[in-house]
Amino acid sequence: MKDITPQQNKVLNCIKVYIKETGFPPTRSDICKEMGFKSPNSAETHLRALEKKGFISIASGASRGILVIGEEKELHEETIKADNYPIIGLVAAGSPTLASENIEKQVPCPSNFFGSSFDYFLRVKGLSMKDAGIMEDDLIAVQKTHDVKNGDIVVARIDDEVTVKYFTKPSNDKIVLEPANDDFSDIEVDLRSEEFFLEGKYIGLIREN
Amino acid sequence: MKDITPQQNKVLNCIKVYIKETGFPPTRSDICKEMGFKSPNSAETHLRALEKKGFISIASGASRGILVIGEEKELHEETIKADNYPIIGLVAAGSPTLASENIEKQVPCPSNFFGSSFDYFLRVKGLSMKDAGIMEDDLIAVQKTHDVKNGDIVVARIDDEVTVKYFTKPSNDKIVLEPANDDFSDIEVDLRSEEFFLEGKYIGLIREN
DNA sequence: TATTATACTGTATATATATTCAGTATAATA
DNA sequence: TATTATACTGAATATATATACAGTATAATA
Repeated sequence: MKDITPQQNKVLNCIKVYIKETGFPPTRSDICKEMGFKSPNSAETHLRALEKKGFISIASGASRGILVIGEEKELHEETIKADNYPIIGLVAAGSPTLASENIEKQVPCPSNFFGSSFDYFLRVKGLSMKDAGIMEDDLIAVQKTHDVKNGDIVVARIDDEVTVKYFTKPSNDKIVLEPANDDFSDIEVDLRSEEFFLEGKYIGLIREN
Repeated sequence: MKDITPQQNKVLNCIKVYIKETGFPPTRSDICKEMGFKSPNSAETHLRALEKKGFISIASGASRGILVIGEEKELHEETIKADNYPIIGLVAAGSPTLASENIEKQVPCPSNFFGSSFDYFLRVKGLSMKDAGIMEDDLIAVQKTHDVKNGDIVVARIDDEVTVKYFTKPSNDKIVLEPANDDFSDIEVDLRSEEFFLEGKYIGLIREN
């Protein structure tokens, strides 16, 4: 790719802007309007120069047949698809997990960042999962699901309290939530008498500092 | 946005494909070729229907003046700028950290993901920083810098061995690297006699499962 | 010094393209 | 039942557009 002249760069930029604004490439005439040229041939010669230098390709005969080459890929940067995921902060007792009052902020993150898909980040309170490497203020990626296996780390709600623990279901009407910290004790839930809601499954973790 | 008919959907899709492949929208005639129509008016009526239903807008008079509305932005999805960061896996003795032999793979990640900028991910070996919540196989984001303070977690190289530890510099010619695990001992480096290289500073952490 | 690249104006034209008009036919809706 | 939407063919046309040709001028290169 040879050197571009300042004027050619202006034309190239004007093409990019035109495409961004309208969704399709400009005609020679459009370029003249944007650049202030009075002859369509001014645009034509610039286009041919840009084609020769490899910045664009021109589809012969086609109107607006300008294709900008290597668009956007400066160095190693690229654009990727990302979703905005909410960070659930302090989970107030009684309020639904994803209610807007609980959303600390939204962060963009590639949706396949942790292999499995996930639905939100939960900011961890306390050190009950310390030995699993989950520390206070960590963000854990949570997938909303009820499909959990023994040994999975889950986000569960018991009596309006949200907690992160290892999951085991030793019998049909009993669930045990085990912490990863000797200072805490197991939580045993009797499904016949206690309210239990499985918010989701731990998928991955981010620590910001 | 009203319901789209199967045939209109085909036409819309054919427009999207055409744009993706050529970089500019199709003419009525192009659509006919793609769809097998024998009259340009077949394309025209479909375009007008799609416009009426809000799927596209048509620039009057302009050739190829088709703009696909709401392209790609399903729900809350957006495209963001991201860099590809290398994951440094097994760091072979004697080889420079960022040599290609050590790069496990490249992963896209927003460059401001951890607040501070960083340069690569290092896959953690061993459990010497367990109590700091850094577990085996975690990815730590590392910023290449020599500007570290006492108490920072750093990536250092001593005699061709790479290690992650708490950093303290009690005197001018002495550095102490402290693990976060009682099973490991402090590493004391005498700068007068031992080789010490500071690879960088711990910025953040990602755990993939 | 001749040549080539850059940077334009101005005119001309073949053709690429949007767009209208005239039909045919089917299915859904009022 | 009349109307509207869908789904086409076929022909006609104004104009949008690419593109060639004829010039002018300056700066860089061989």
